[in-house]
Amino acid sequence: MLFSKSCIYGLRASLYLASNQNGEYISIGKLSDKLDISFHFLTKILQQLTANDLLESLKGPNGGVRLSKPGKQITLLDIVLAIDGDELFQECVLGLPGCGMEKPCPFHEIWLHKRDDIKRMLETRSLAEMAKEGKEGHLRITPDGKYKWD
Amino acid sequence: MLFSKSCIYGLRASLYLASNQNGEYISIGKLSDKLDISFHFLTKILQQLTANDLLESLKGPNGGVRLSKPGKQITLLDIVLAIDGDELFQECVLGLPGCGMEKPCPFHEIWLHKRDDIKRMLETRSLAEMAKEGKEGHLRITPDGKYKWD
DNA sequence: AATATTTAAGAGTATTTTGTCTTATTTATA
DNA sequence: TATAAATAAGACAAAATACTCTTAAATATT
Ligand code: SF4
Ligand code: SF4
Repeated sequence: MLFSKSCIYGLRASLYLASNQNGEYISIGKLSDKLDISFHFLTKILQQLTANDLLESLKGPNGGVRLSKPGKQITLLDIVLAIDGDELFQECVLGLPGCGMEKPCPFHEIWLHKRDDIKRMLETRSLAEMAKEGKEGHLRITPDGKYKWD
Repeated sequence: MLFSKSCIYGLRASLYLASNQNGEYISIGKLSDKLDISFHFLTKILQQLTANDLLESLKGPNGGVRLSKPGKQITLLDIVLAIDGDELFQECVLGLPGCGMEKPCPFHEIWLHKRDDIKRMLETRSLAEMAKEGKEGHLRITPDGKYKWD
């Protein structure tokens, strides 16, 4: 699996937030309900995003979470790094410790640009862009495809 | 992580076998020793490869495992599929069930060719080829780089 | 035939990841 | 100020992955 479950949930929730972006906070209860993700588990994940200044949260009535900046300024890579870290882009394929150019494994040559490709792909796509495409293309971010980008 | 630990171990062991390819069996004890992988764990993994007809095994003195066909005819993808299955190439990025073209998620468009790229990369590289490059380039397949392709 | 060497198989343990539950803490609103 | 609604935090539980150990089966060599 490319991304951890946590990361996937984080991405889906972020896309939701980006698509409903108009300043107000959205409760995690609503998010977990719409996206079919366990409430408490999602809470933890979003806390990581909040800790990384990608989200803002507010307690109390009408509280919830929202993007900390315009969705255009948050990339998919931001989310991935906040949750899964950069190991996918550092440790890479054979998982040998202390990897890099100095002491490469046989995969290095062929894997390196694929890896960087993926990184660039995540880096050049903003949440806003992805959400827009999702909305316009009626693409799904829930298992059952129930969520319709309201 | 792209590949499971099991898969990584399987790949490293396969590369070793391909590089020492001259018909005789190599004991798993030697493999586990050279590659710094737990003997019993490696045994299980290689059993999967044997079950998939990628390796042949022989019990008893001078027994061990060897490639079941010339290293040129076994691809990296063969090893990966035998151990990790095709979920990486089927379920893909957001892990939504029943994925594919019919009900795509927002990642589909951007991820699909990267995914296929990776698959093709694994499909077009044989163990023989990788081992040759590893040998000639003095690349490492052990954590400490101790193994020197003898 | 006996023995030693090796893989096969399967039970068992440890660690990591994933998910749940309970108890604070904060804040808007009446 | 009291209450209700929400996140924060952390303990706990379950499941998946990674790893270990023991016993059985096969085979080459003596
Ligand atoms: S040598 Fe390169 S390709 Fe191989 S594991 Fe290290 S960083 Fe990845
Ligand atoms: S819709 Fe496409 S990209 Fe998204 S999870 Fe399914 S197969 Fe992968």
